[in-house]
Amino acid sequence: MGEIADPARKSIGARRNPDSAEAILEAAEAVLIEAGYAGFSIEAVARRARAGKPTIYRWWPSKAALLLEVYQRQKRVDIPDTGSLEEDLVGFLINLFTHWRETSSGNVFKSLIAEAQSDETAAAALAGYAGARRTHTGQIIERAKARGEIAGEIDAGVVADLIASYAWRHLLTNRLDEPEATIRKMVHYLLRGIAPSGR
Amino acid sequence: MGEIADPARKSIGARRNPDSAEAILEAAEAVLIEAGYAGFSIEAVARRARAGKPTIYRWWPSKAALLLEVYQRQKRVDIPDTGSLEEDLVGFLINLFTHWRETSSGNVFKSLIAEAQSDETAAAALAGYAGARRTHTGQIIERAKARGEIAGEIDAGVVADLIASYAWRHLLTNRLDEPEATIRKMVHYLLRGIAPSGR
DNA sequence: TGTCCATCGGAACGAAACGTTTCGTTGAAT
DNA sequence: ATTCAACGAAACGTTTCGTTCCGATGGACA
Repeated sequence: MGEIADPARKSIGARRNPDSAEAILEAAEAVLIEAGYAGFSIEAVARRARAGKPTIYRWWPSKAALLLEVYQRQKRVDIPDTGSLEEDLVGFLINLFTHWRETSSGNVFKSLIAEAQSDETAAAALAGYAGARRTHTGQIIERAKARGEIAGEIDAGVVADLIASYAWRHLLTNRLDEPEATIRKMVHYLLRGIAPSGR
Repeated sequence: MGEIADPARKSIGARRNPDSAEAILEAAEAVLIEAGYAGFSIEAVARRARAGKPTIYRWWPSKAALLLEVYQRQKRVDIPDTGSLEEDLVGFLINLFTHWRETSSGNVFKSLIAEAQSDETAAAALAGYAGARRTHTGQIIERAKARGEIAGEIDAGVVADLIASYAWRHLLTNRLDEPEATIRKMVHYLLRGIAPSGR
């Protein structure tokens, strides 16, 4: 199946990377959407982008690097600010689950987590990204602390870790369609505790 | 590198599977320990077990099936029963993290989760296993409910899900060495809530 | 204007693992 | 003694990997 050079192609042979990188990133996302992580290979991305494999390897040293950049290009999830910690947390999780479900972000992030279990560089990249993300979740918590909705001695990092854990597991076990009532239960338990007489 | 049949081998050619399955399962675990999930291939397991690939494929239809059986053979984690929900949960998580850290179980389970992201049968197997496991965590919660340590209307499933989420994320992000104080914080927040005046 | 030269897409490479098929051997069941 | 299922070994064709060539392209610089 020898491909003949397309005479109508945009720009080749320039000194730097023009925008073929864009085509590669878009192709990577498209492959992930259509074939999932199982079908995500460098070869498939190159075919889809009509790019050469060496071009991909020149810019992204590993599959993990490509996955990470695809994920970082995604639109961010809105962080609600309703004035109520419970509403903020429930809203954030619903926004996040919806975003993960309705865009390719969920598939991309799942793939990145899976890749991190067998690729050291992916694990490192994911750890760095998770740190930044936790700061975002931490915003909700810090705001609530400023409003006095959270006891002062609470460790925001632990709370953010718990919220992120809940989100990760639902992503990894394909339970992004959890009803709002269940999410609200979880948030409510975290806010008020599960022990009796918890106000 | 043609291997000559070992004249001292145990038993071949029987009507059913004798105990070569045992050798394969042990080899699979050894490969996972020594090479990790990245180096875990059917070929590597077959070499290590001095078994033929068809023998493996005859019994385990997929890599996921082999992983799952290796994990199910592992020793179970002790479920504490101290009479205190907080101590039970903290003890369970410490036992689980220690078990995951000091045996191959952690690596095996991580690999299974990763495999489930690209293999449908692995996802199904993992879902079934997670259901059974949640019942175990649920034991702690149900006992506490019987003692009156938990309000009657609390959804034990949601609580168990949250605990499991925390464990999964720490496994997947290589944070099984979390200090007991941090784990205790998390459990305490869940029991008493993070809102002020939570008794 | 003309010569570099980095980058491009494409083709091919060897290595590895995939899942399958074939083969001769083994030993329990009949 | 014969049958027969499972065995280990070897080879198959396929796929993906990451790398190395190649001719073509077009901006940079003299």
